[in-house]
Amino acid sequence: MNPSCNTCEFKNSSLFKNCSSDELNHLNDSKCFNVYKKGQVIFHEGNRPLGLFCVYSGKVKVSRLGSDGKEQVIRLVKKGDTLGYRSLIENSKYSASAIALDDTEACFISASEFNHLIDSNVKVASDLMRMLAKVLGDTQDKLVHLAMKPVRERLAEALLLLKSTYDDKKSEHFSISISREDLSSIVGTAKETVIRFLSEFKEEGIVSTRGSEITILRADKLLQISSLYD
Amino acid sequence: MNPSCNTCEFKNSSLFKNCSSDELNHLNDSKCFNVYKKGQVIFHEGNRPLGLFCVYSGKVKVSRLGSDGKEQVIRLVKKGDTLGYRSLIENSKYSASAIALDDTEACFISASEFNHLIDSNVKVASDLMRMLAKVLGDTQDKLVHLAMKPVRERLAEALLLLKSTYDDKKSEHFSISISREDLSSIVGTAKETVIRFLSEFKEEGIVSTRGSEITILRADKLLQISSLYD
DNA sequence: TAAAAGCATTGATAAAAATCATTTCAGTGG
DNA sequence: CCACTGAAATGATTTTTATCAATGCTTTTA
Repeated sequence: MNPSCNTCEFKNSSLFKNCSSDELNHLNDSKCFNVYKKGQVIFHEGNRPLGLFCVYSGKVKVSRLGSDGKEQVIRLVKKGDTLGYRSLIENSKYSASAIALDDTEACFISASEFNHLIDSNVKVASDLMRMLAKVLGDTQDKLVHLAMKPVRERLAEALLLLKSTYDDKKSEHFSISISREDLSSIVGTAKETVIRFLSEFKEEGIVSTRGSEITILRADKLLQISSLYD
Repeated sequence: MNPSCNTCEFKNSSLFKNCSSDELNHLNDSKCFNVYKKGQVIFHEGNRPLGLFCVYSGKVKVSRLGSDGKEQVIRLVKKGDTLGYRSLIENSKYSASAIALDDTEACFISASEFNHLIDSNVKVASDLMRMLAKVLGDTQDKLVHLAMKPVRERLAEALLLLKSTYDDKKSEHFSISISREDLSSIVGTAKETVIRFLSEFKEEGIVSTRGSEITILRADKLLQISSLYD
């Protein structure tokens, strides 16, 4: 394993797409390849960031835990995505935790290496800025929808988010194995409430389930339900 | 009026605090001073941004309107703050509207001027990046609280936010004139629900009201209610 | 493969918040 | 100063969602 930055699958799509070959080599020498089992914590709320992660494979949730034990998922991360940059930029402790939703591989890049890179390559810095702006926009969307939409619509939206994030178009229908607990933390509601609306969707032939696996049969209907067009 | 950038009250605290005297002069020559009446729209959701705003006086809400007419406030902006940079960086349409909560003055800086500045002054660019990271963190906080806290706690938090944002410590107790509609759009709930909890707070001696003016008598109690310590 | 553990599902009930209707109050203009 | 208007406040009710409790799959493992 231990992929090289210069031949990495995400060389032309990651945050580092505008790095020179030299810069990539340097990155490659200093990076540290890590493997995480499903459920494993990649970084933990309250800790100091030592660098950032570049996800190579798998799925990650970034979430925060309330005092009452409830969890809220802030962001879903897929392969090719960068993880943990916000606290690094702000130079603050992690305000959320990153937990592998599946077996995950990620390269760790130290803070000093990263800071050096954004200081020396303006393009990387401005790509990073655009990424921040985009994630901020996404988060604002989430906030507004959470405040305005009922659970049914938010669930439809969450299923579409899972699909758009993790579908690699290998089969006709998108399937994902996700616990109802995790799904409810994405939607921002109780586990049972998610299950109930999921049952409705099943009756309407929009999704099917087998254990914790959910298959989306009618993405078009979900789009309609989510009112994402407005 | 028409304040000069070189003598501006916010010269050392704004996004432009690391500009040279020359850069400030240039900014000053190209900027455009604008006055907005209370309730006036500064920019509108869906429009293309032509530049950004640097608020000189007043109060501004950044909010989004749902299809059903409900509004959600995303951010509160005070004098010295920058406004409308996210869409500019992303080069996308405004995803929210900015509306004056009070009579407001703001300087408009054109996109080309701004882009030139962040290209030529690395410090401004990195300040901007840190600002983005901070606002992203704040928005994530909002999201998590909206998902996890009941209205009573969120109202307490919103009142504290108003105080921390707009209190210039000119009197013993902080007062603000805000419609219940606006307040409910900050909290993310219905107008009547806000009024009910506000009445509770009044009975408990935490706030007092006169018309639309709310006076915070016991910020300590609000902090306790909001559970912001955890 | 059987037992156990963990998770999904369903049901009943309670709590929280939204909505609708009405009354009261504060600011405005004649 | 008084009527008028719009917003605040309160009340009654409905809707939505959370919580608690019980049952049934499925997956793990002994």
